[in-house]
Amino acid sequence: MSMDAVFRALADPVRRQLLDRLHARNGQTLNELCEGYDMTRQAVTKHVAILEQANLVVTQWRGREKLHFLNPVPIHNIAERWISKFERPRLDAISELKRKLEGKDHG
Amino acid sequence: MSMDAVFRALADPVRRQLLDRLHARNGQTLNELCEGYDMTRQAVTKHVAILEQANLVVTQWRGREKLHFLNPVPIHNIAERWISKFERPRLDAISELKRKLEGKDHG
DNA sequence: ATAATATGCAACCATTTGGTTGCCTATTCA
DNA sequence: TGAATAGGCAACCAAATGGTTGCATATTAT
Repeated sequence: MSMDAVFRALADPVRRQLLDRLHARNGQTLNELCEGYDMTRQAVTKHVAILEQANLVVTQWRGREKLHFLNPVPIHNIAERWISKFERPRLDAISELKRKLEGKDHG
Repeated sequence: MSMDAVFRALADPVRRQLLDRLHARNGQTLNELCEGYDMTRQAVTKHVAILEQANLVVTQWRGREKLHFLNPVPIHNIAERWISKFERPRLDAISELKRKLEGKDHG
């Protein structure tokens, strides 16, 4: 479960939107996921593959259809293991800048 | 404040580590940020520029030195506006899969 | 004044990325 | 059985990315 694969997967707006759409309605087929994009099915397949590699999407075959399911666990992981660290900053950037400027002015 | 710029900035491990290092010690110079990388200063400059464009890093000149400060606000924003949506999933992916499989098995 | 330091800027390069087209396979429908 | 549907796979392509080298500029130290 590489955090790097997850961040890279989330870097593209199309892929984030695919996750949005699965969040809105889980278990969609590839063709359903293709709807509304000005892009070939093959291009969407590539995006989905990157999401699968990051374990953000899990698939299940039903006959000739491939169903796609959102897996929110990797998102939860990066939120917990990386993003949360910056949620309570040790020092606010603006006040830090002020401190530095004051140090320059008055020091 | 484009969410896309932030996600793209976070996609690279070097840039995430730069944020880590600023989180550990704020206000470092470019040369300090270069330490420990097998990469030219100019390459690090490019990474920093991408972080600046995403407003994740704010800079301040002190003489010939450029000081870098972490700005956690964009991280907070994507956490709040995008990531949090997936933190309480409507349906757990595994149970969803089970439901689908049961539907298939039991008719 | 001169040298060293800290950084910027531009051109260039290889690899990755995001897309395409073309064709093949498997399942379902008539 | 044959056609339509859902999808996979590979080759190819342009643009973006992540890096380099070379040189210029401004500040600081001797």
